[in-house]
Amino acid sequence: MTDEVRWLSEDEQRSWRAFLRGHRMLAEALDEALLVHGIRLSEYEILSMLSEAAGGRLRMSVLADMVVQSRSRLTHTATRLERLGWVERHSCLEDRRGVELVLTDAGREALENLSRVHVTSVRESLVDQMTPEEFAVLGQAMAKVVAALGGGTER
Amino acid sequence: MTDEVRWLSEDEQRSWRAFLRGHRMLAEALDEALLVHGIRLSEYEILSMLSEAAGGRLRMSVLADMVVQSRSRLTHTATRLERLGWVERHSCLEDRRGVELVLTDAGREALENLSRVHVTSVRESLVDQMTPEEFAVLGQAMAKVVAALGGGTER
DNA sequence: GGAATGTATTTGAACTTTAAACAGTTGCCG
DNA sequence: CGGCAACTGTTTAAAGTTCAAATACATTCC
Repeated sequence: MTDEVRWLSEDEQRSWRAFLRGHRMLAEALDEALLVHGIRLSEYEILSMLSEAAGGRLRMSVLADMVVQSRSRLTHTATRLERLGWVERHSCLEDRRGVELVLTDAGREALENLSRVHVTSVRESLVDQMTPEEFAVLGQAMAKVVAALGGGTER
Repeated sequence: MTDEVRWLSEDEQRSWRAFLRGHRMLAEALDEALLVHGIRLSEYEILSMLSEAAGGRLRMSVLADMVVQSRSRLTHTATRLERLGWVERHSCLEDRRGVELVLTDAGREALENLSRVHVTSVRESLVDQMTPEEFAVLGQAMAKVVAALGGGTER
């Protein structure tokens, strides 16, 4: 009753480790690039999602799902961004339980600069380190992971 | 002086997002699987590296580099693992600044079970979601990232 | 209509991570 | 030797994250 485990082959192990290690280093690099400008990747993502949403606004829970953060975490982070003046909370009129987070003009302006910094580091650290084909495969493979782990709006 | 940014193409953007999102979800899934057993991935990695090292022991700074964690973080985490009785600190005789972290018998035993749990979830959530070819490309691509970001012992 | 149940967000305490400062050690160079 | 720069690991305090409970509104079903 104790066995049945399918261990990883040598190659699989090597790939898995590279993935883990690579992601950690990448996350570090991306955070560092943004941190100079007073923000970190997880916060940047929030602003970025808001900027692409209609009206620059999204409901807390929808946003939480998009960036794969717990609702509680988003609450705290939103408070921080609010203090920076980049975001505002508006309670929904339709569903009065809900709260919408809205990107302010200042937030949009900040984002414009941040996105330059961010894209540049994503390129340098990730995209430009591999062939376009490799990057495409990587994206396609990870999309499968997303789908498998409940890519929808579940949590 | 403000332009010069090479934005991501539609496809690149899609891949990048899948990567981010996929990794987050994966990390969540892996943590969850281990958390049932009272530990998280970042701690598991430490035990795992120790178990593979000669004598089940490694110096703090070497280990910190291997798992891509700050020294400070490792210090705290090691204290936690020490309290669980899975690890012990021994100061090096050669270099008296140094400290070696040693896997205890209890730690090795715990690891045996944990590794089953872990491998199973890595397979389910990642490896088995894609073709072997895709996984190989992913590993190879991420290895390049590691190399680019200073795969050595730098930090 | 109102009790029971469900959903959305917040709160606050416990815990983890980060950043900066510290204390001991080593090693080199004059 | 003497001192200074560089290194290792720990400490501390602040910042961020998690977890569980609280709050507030919505919905359902008698």
